[in-house]
Amino acid sequence: MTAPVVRFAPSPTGRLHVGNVRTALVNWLFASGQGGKFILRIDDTDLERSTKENEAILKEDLTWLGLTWVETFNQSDRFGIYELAAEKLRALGLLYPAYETAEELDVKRKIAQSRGRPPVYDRAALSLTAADRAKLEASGVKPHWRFKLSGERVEWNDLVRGPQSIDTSSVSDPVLIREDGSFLYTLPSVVDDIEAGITHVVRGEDHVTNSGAQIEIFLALGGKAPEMAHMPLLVGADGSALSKRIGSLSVGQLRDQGIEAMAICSHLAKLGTSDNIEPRASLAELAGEFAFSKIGRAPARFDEADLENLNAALVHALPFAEVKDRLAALDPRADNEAFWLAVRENCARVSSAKPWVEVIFGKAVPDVAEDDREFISGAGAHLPEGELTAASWGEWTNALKAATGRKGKTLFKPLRMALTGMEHGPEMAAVLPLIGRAKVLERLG
RNA sequence: GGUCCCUUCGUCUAUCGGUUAGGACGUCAGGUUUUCAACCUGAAAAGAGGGGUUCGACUCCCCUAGGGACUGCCA
Repeated sequence: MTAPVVRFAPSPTGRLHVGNVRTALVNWLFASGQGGKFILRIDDTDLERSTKENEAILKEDLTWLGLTWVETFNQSDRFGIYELAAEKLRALGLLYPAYETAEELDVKRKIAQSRGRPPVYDRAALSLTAADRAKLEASGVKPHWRFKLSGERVEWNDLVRGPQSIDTSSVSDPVLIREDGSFLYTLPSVVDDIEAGITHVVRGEDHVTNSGAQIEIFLALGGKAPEMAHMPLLVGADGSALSKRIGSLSVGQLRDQGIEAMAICSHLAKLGTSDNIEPRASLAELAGEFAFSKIGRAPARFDEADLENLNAALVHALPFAEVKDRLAALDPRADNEAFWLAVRENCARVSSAKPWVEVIFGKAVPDVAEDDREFISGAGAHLPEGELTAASWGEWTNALKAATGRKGKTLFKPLRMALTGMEHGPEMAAVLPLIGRAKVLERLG
């Protein structure tokens, strides 16, 4: 197989949410695993709703996730090229003007539905004569332009869903150009796919029906339809639809909550596939494991709680080098490998390390129960000589055990409380050297 | 309403007519750890319902129910 060329084509009309991310991720993993190319196409043909701010955030989010692209462009820069394609379709007799208003079309649809008929455009505009059109246009009515579907059954072999067919007679001729002359996404998408040499269109199954018309447009423009893969959509934890526009979780929100990029990618790459949902350290690993054949056909539930768990598991194993900068930003004293290794397994997210900085390096408030006062104040005398090491805790507690007869909880708990002011926390064996001899003695009073 | 897709433990799934229906996450229990976390071991936990076909059905067919997508001058 030649190296695939894929694209992720978001509209900058809002923030990237988990559904989008999954589509982007799958494209990226597929391309990466096959040594292919991942193109970022900004589908901003809808000038009303698209903004540069959203575009910038979108790129930031993708970059943060590691889903980098080798090429990017905006559809809004290419209207002239789409116009050429439209001309070609007109010349072929496949693009015709229609003059109904949105309201009229709406009424037509409702009537069709109430009669139990599919709400397919009746092609009334096709029977207009040149004189009719001239008259309409003279009275100031501007046409929108529809692509004339063949009415045949369009077939393709979907990489996820298997053999598919769309009966184009059951679908309305798609509007390609609005009344105001602007393009809907359909034609630009096909034009760009042809020009960029897209080999695989990988997207959500909400586009399945569109594929029928798009394949016909590919063919009409002299292109070859790419391979297609339509993935089932994600649904919420309760099984309800995770709308592509509302309510769904944005990357920004997850990021602010301390979810790691690789937690998001691991979870979304495995959810709904036959692979176990487990954290992976890199996109490369995920790419190596990716296969369309592993993707199921039923909608998968996206549960944020599962993501949190996966994130915690990932954080517990994060090497220091990967969190160094973030720890430093949390607190300069946290920029310390031994510290991270000591506390990471108590952290569900990297930022959870912060409170331990004060506990270990700062002014922890010793909390000593009345009954333990004497024991604690005498404990310092048994502290091993010299610099404290990982072995010191064991030596120290053994010495205390021998000297005081205390053992188990009554031995360890007061010490932990005195040294950290906390009942729970990381291994004392690792914490003790971090606190350091001077502070240990100080805290013991 | 129409078209298309889907339905196995709570969740993601394996099973390509014959299995004690397997794994992972989660849950619970035990172990370990001074404690929590982490870690180790173990347990509970599933074929939506109803009809067929077959010696035999989770697996094939039909119906019902439930879920999803589309049915836009959104993408």
